[in-house]
Amino acid sequence: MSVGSLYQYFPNKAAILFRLQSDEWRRTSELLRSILAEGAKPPLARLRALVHAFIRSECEEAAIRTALNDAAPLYRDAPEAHDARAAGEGIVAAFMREALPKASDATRTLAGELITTTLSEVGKRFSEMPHGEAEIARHADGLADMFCAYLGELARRRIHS
Amino acid sequence: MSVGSLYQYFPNKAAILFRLQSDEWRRTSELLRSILAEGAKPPLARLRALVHAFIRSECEEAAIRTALNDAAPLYRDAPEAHDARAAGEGIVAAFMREALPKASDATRTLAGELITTTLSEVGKRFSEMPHGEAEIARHADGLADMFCAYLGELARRRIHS
DNA sequence: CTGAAATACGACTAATTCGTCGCATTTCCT
DNA sequence: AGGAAATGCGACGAATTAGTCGTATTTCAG
Repeated sequence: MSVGSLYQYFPNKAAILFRLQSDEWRRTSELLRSILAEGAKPPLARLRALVHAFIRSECEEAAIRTALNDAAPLYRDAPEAHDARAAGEGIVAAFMREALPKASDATRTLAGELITTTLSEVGKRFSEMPHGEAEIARHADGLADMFCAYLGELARRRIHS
Repeated sequence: MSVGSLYQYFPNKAAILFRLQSDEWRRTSELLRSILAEGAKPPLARLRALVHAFIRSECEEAAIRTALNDAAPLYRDAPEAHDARAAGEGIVAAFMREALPKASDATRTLAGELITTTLSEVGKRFSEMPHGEAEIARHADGLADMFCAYLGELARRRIHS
């Protein structure tokens, strides 16, 4: 792919990189949806599966992921970037209703946001520094433990109070 | 401060930015130490205080924090950057021994790493997008809840098994 | 006070990066 | 096959950014 050809389809560098990032986000959304929507398994098992899948995918494409993260300042303020996030949030919200059926909306929203941002931000860090297969699994398990403990706590808190 | 003067003390731009980042890290370490070492309060209360203080400080200096984060690629591979991290880990390790006295070393290390990276990565995100005072507090509380639930779970797991 | 050493300065150049433009190659229709 | 439209190309110029260097200012010892 040559410079000239690229600029035939995109107005500038930011647009090129944003497009790549967009594609990544879309693929990630698919992953989220496909794992969280497996109705059969209990919610926390699905969440655990999700964490593993997400972290693994971040690590597999570490190079491109890191490059895109480094380029983030270029399109941080673009409105499209904001819209793209919203899509992912919808999926998580649906999952949260299942995982915390008795919690208030506010609680669910907060928990959803925290888990989402934690996962995505910590994921970035994983793509930045290379890890072995085993270490990835350990950390993913740890993260999943943390999320599950949190959701468990929230569920209990509602019931007991 | 002029360009020429700056380059009298630093070999290049990366060194300048890394120095600024270093100073931030040092200040953050102080914060960590001062809060986690308050022996009087129970561990989880200190952790909660820490989360609030950290998130708040990230948000207060949002502009410089964001700029430094954007510059991170410049010194990501520098060995000094790696060393700087190690300092913070020591403090956390000491705290973890207190919070999870009966856990194995491996468990403590993993939990410590997870909490540290979660806090710092999620903190970055907070500095990137401006928030109101109230929202900051809500999210910090949520994060602290998550950490406490996790540590509680780990403590329980050890005892019951 | 004097002059030498140290530090501050910012216009300038070197280096890098972004994006353009004219020509080359492919596609596809008659 | 002929040729017109679409797409591919990468050397080049424009724009930006990093770093230098000669001069100006400050510091300080004698």
